[in-house]
Amino acid sequence: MQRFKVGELVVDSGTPILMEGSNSPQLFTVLHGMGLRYKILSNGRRQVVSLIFPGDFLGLQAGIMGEMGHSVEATTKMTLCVFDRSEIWSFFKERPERAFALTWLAAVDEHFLGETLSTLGQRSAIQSIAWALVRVFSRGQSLDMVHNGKMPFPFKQQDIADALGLSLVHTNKTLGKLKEQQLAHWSDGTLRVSDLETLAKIAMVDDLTPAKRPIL
Amino acid sequence: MQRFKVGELVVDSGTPILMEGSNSPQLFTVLHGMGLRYKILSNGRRQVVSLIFPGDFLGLQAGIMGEMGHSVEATTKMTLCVFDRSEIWSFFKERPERAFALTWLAAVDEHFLGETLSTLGQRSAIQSIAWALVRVFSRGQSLDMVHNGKMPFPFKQQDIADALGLSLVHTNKTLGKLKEQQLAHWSDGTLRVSDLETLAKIAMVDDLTPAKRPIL
DNA sequence: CGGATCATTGAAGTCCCTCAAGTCCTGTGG
DNA sequence: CCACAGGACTTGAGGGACTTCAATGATCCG
Repeated sequence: MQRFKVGELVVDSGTPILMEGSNSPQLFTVLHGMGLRYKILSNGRRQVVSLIFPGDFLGLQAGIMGEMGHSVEATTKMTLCVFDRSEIWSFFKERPERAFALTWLAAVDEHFLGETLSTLGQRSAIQSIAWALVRVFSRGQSLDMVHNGKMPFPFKQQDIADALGLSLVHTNKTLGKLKEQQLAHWSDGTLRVSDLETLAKIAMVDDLTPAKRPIL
Repeated sequence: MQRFKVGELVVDSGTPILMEGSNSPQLFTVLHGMGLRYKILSNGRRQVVSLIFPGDFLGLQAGIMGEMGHSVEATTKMTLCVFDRSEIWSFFKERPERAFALTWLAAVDEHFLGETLSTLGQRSAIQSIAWALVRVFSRGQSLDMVHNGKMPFPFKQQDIADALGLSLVHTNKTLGKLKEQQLAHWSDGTLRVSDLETLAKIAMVDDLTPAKRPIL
């Protein structure tokens, strides 16, 4: 991969990285930090498409289709590994195993988007929030970010509300219920899950084994 | 592509084609007919992930990740072009331009899933249904299925309800409103859109040009 | 200390859901 | 030929999950 690597980029929290509709000349993989993918509708409402963790690949749509379908923003300080979009094609020609890994990543993303879709369409508010926390915590575990049952979770309640299609108020009250029941505490940027089993049951998640992801 | 083609498959309406969690040895592209991608949650509710039109590729997740994230079912009689899953790898090694097209398809799917997510999360019922009809009609136009403002649309109201996370009853009443306003009529398996502009405005869709899709 | 941002809580309203019938159509069997 | 059953669509009524509006704390920072 070193051959295609252009350099590293460090951005502050709040920095826009990719814009919906743009054709970025650069693609990224996340080395450190967290972020958000989101879309803004013409009525001003925001849909958070996914949370971004280390290891995620950013800009596939621009790289392949020539146009991003969503925007990407840094939630914390992030460091990114930068690639040149124009190299993508030589990628496919000369490094088929890497091209395959790229497609794998796309397939994994698609898989999770399907899960998210099911959440927005079919789960109640408490089920949705439980699902989101289970998802985040599982991902955190596989990234070794969990220590003593806690992991960093630097998002705002508004972010989760926008991710789940709920209002901020209702998101807050529903988080309160999970806290009351001693299932999950989230405050000051850290998430503590006390009873992952029960949380997963509420969330209607049956498979807690994290999905395999290729490394670029 | 002929080299990789195993054969053609014709299935009746209602036939399951791929099952969630399975690792199908076969992949398909749709030559004729329509179908559904869907997931079933443990509480029995169904989320329709997308409608399937001719030209769609089925089984990418099984081909790449080894496991389908959703099921696929035929809504009409369908004829499918069948490929061997084990050929995917040689695909990447020997036909990089085809591998690229495959990844392109994955990226397009991901793009549309993001749109769908925004619909479930941020649009009201009438906006959602208008959005779905605009999407279907646009796709129909680019596939030359539209004649005299009409196109075949062989789904049930329950399918659309499950796709948008709405109840059947409310879906029915909302479709009624669009009919009242002379914007779209859907009955007996055919969809007639009288005023695509206005429908798109309700749906908050600003770009009516259909997305480019590669052909496999 | 004033301003900004985020979290929290109360109250009122509404969009959408569930429950429940009823219609229309098609196919099937007596 | 008619009775009946099943499936999809339609319509009405009532209730509830979630939204919006509004106000208050809490924390941080120039």
